[in-house]
Amino acid sequence: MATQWLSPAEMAAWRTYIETTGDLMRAIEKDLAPFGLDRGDYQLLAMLSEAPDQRLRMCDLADSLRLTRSGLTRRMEGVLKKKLVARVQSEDDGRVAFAHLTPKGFDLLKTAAPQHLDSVRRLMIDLLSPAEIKAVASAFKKISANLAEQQS
Amino acid sequence: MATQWLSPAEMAAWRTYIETTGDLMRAIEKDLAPFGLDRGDYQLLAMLSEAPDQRLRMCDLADSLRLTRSGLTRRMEGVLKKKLVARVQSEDDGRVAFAHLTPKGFDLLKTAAPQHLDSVRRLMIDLLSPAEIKAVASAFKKISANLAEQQS
DNA sequence: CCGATATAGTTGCGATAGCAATCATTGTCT
DNA sequence: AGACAATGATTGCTATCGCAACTATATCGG
Repeated sequence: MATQWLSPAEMAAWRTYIETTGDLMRAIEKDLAPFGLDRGDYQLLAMLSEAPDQRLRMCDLADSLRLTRSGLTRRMEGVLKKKLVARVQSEDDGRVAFAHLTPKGFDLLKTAAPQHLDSVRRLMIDLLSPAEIKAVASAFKKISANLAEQQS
Repeated sequence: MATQWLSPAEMAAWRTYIETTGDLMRAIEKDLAPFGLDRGDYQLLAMLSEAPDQRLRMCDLADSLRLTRSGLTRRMEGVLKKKLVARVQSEDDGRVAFAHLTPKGFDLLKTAAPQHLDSVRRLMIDLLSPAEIKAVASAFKKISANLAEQQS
């Protein structure tokens, strides 16, 4: 098997990337904990806050959060219990349920978001040069585009 | 609250990075599945294969895999059952157990590694320019160094 | 209009992994 | 030497999430 090995530079990029990502996620999650949110909850709220009418169909929300339908059903249990999100049945289509951001959820997000963005700055963005930021963005955009095309 | 917002370029880097990383990990995991391994198993075997005598103390292995001790105990159950790794009690220190790569584990790793590296190439490395690779490596090295220093 | 199919969502089950508690062993301090 | 702390590893419990199976609604072809 004539496999291409990875050069030292390539290996360094790969290893540092995967090893650091887990640590970074954990650190960011820790900063969100004081608000009673984990990363999944935050992303769910953020996604809804940007949607028209601050609501999304369950399946669209699942896709954008990279969750399966069942995964989202379970994650919703938490934010529903905390009254951050409400479940609204569609009148047009009996199968469809919407997740709708409540005022309470919106307020919490408004409180948490600046802190969260500050974490992102402090732990990542502010450490990087503009060139590095641009390179990271373009690199992952390429990776993402490739993945999207693969599975079609 | 005079929070620094993220510029569009910064936001793009952050969003693309977190959104893509999950997809990329899933894709790589899928390529590993034919060998009966998941990403955690592979990393465990890879870590052992690089260790002197192909063995490591449980706690050192846990640290390098970014697992808690209990997490590693559970993960070991799988590879122990498959006889890819053996548990060896230390004679010097009664508290210590070593995880030791078996010949069978080493063989499997030798088979899986080229495929895995090929996945990494195909899904990430080969899509990037040398400059992007260098930037990704240096960016995550900075992030990692910062995290390490924070928690001390 | 009706059967077949597709779509939306939930539920049972299993796997992973963290936290806190626990136990055993080793090291330290007096 | 003996009490106490530190270290290494495991276990009970809990939470998350994917897969497959299931229910309910909608849509399409005849």
